[in-house]
Amino acid sequence: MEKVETSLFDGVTDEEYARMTECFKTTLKTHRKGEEVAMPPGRVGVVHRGRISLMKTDESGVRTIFEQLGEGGVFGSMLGIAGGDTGFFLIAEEDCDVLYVDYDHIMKRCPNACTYHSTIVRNLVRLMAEKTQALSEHLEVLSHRTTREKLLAYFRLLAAKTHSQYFTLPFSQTNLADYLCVDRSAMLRELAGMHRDGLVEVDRRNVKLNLHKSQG
Amino acid sequence: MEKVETSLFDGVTDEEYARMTECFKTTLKTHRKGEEVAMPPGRVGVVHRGRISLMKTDESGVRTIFEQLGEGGVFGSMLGIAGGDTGFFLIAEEDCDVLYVDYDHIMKRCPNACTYHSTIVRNLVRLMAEKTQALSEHLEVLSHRTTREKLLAYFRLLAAKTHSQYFTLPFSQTNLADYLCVDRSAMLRELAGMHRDGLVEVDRRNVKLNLHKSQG
DNA sequence: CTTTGTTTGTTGTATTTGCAACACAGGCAT
DNA sequence: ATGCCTGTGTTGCAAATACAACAAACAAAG
Repeated sequence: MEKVETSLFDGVTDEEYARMTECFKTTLKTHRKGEEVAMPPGRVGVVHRGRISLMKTDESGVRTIFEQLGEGGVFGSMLGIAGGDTGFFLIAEEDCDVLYVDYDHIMKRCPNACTYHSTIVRNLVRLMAEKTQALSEHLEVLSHRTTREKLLAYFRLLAAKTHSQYFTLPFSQTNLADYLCVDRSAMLRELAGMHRDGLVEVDRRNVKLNLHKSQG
Repeated sequence: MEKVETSLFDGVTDEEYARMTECFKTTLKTHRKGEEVAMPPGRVGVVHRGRISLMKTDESGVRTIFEQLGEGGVFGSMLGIAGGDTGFFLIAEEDCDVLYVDYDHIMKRCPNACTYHSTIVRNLVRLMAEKTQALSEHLEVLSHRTTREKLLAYFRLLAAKTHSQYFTLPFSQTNLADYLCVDRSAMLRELAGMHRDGLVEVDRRNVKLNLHKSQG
């Protein structure tokens, strides 16, 4: 199999990668847009191409988007996202490829003390750190009490990441409401109010944030 | 220095640990209850004894508790919790000892390919996974729209962890409100309502959750 | 014991929110 | 074109919430 360019394998030579796939039982799976992505117990998934949403639907049908996994995004029950009975699931936002690796194969001491093995583990720490960052950012957004503050916090985050007051939302407005954990109509009402106050201009997924007015 | 019993050093022999401290520049610091715990850039902190709260105060003085770090809890800017200008800080909830280790020393390839080195990195993956879990749980709680649902979600979590409908809150009610990101008085009002409905009984930090009524 | 500061508990009110219901535009396949 | 589905917008209203202000219980320190 050809070497997969994922940050999990940064610093691993092609030759090492070839030997690794034998020992690691890696699997590469393709998922169509809209399909549910499997979360096999005991395995670590790495997004190789596309985008995946980690979400949950509660008893009363309320949907929440917890995390968007871009390329390099990792998931798996062993990595802290409870899999199975907790109602979490993954949906492919676009066509995507996912690489699955056995968690134990990564974490157990390698009998032949291969150097690339520890490289993988170090890369995993880095990917986990990125995940932590994403979750912290989400928490920071949700920590605000009003819809307006949540919107501004999230918009400021996107503006900072793109170094611009113009940016594009990574999902639809409907999904944005699910990410902010607010009612969609309430969010739209608030967006209208923010537009009246000259804070933002929103057209579909395109946002212009007036930084000076929103005290950035 | 005597070996510190932290999960970061699980599987490391005393002898290895001795050699390690030389190469790793580990530092053990003690903090008094209520003190701010330093978050030095480029270092990883591990809670060895006590409890630490990771929190934030925004412009308007609203405090939010993001995470409670118990023994084994890790933090550091390299691990995804933005340090510095983002307003995050750590407060010792009790007297505590914190072990600091250079991130680079953990993550860089060891010149003398020591086996214990990779053990540390693997342990770090595990600790990061626990962090991810804690953050996900917090997100799950905050994802609920009403104060009552947030309280129930959090209480069910604690009940599940202690395998009992009786449990003790890890912080004061005031701090609980900051963790749930709701107004304290609104929370108390809701708690009174839940008590009227026979869902819970709360006395100081002691909670009894009536699982059957709260549809668990 | 007294003081000081924190935690717990209560209430009124203006504002915000969730909910439900509806209308309309755009994409997409038939 | 036609129907179907999803995303976008809007509004009324009952309910929940933030905010502010206050009182009492409790803990820690002098």
